[in-house]
Amino acid sequence: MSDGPRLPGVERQVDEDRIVCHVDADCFYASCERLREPELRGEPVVVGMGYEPGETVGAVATASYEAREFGVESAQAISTALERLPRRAAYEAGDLDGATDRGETGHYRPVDMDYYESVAADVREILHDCADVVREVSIDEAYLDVTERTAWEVADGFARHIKDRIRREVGVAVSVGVAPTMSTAKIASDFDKPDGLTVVRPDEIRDFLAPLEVDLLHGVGPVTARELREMGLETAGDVAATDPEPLVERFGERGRELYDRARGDDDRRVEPKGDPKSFSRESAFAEAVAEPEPKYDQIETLAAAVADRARREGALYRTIGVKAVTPPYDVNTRERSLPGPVDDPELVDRVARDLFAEFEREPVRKVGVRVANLEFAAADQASLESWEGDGGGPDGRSNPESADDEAADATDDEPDPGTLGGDRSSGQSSLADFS
DNA sequence: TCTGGGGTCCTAGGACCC
DNA sequence: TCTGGGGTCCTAGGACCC
Repeated sequence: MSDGPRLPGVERQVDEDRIVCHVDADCFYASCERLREPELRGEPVVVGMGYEPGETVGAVATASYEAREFGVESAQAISTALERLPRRAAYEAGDLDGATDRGETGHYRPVDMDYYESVAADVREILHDCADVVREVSIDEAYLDVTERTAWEVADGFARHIKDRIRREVGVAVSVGVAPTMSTAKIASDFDKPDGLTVVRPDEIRDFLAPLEVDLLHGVGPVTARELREMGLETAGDVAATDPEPLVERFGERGRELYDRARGDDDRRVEPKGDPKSFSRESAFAEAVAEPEPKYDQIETLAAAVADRARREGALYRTIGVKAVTPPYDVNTRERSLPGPVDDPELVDRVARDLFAEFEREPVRKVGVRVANLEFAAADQASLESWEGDGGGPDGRSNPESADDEAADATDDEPDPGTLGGDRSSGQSSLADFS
């Protein structure tokens, strides 16, 4: 594809072809539990929250493939999951006596993020070793630009190498998809799960995508899938072959994107993830609460947690928001922007309470607190210092220009001298805390 | 499937400015 | 005065992802 004569100075489209690798750990939390508890191998494992004594709400975070055979699914209510995998889970939680037949049942483990983070860090190290650019999407998923590390003829072996290293050095299984674009690589890694390896070469994209159901496209959820089907579009091939205009009319910019992705067109480059845009904490009540006190108590706890998180991350915030979920499941959000960025836990609490007042007498199932409009100027300085200490920094900023621009903007905008905006010093003080 | 928690991006209307 | 257009910010909600 890349041969043939070329005019000097003329960039051709094919020169832009990248080799993108999407690496996705299989039921990651369950794999981690098996790592430290090998007896769980081959057994149905459910990792979740809300099954601990005294708790009644919760959901499945990850189910092993063995557990999925019983009908347990990710995001399922923990109660439903336990109906399907009841006995051993109940037994291990102490709800049943020893007479329970342990033979055909599953294991429940509560989420232990700290441990999963440590395993993920080991995986990340290998990924960064295998690629020039890595974008970490979540704890168990990343895109790699491996254009300079391999070639299409040997992409298979390269992907195999990544899988083997992770398996050997960390001990968890991953699925890998290789394709010329991020969106197709993502679908490819999903194609052959678990422990999968799928390579889609540039000339195979359209044929690979065509038979896939629309909801396999990234960004198509239940709502969009239903609407697409109403439009007579069942597969990616249908979308690729249709007139894009009605899609754009119905879905706006997303419609255009959908059309492009269904055709394998996606010119996004793999880039490291930037700073976070928001921090939030939320928590559900066992049942809807009408009295004000328990809700304000939760707000206070969540506000403190969010403010603490922001401070630990070296972030200033300019927007504070709350969430109130009322029956049956109406999500209400309220937010307020301040004149300038702050690091002020007391203010988060005050503003959150104030925003929540309108729901204080309403039945509420879930409350949340959020800060957004983040600025990381102080954090950048702090991490500069921490880099001196430990040699290899976390990832380095690959985009110093835009980061600098933002920092410049932040300082150019004279913060309001009033109570809200004049708090930059506390951001500075956290710099001292970091070093 | 009657629904946990932490995120991202997009849209649409209104305010406000020039 | 009843009328234009463009741009940006703010807020609320919605869809989606892991």
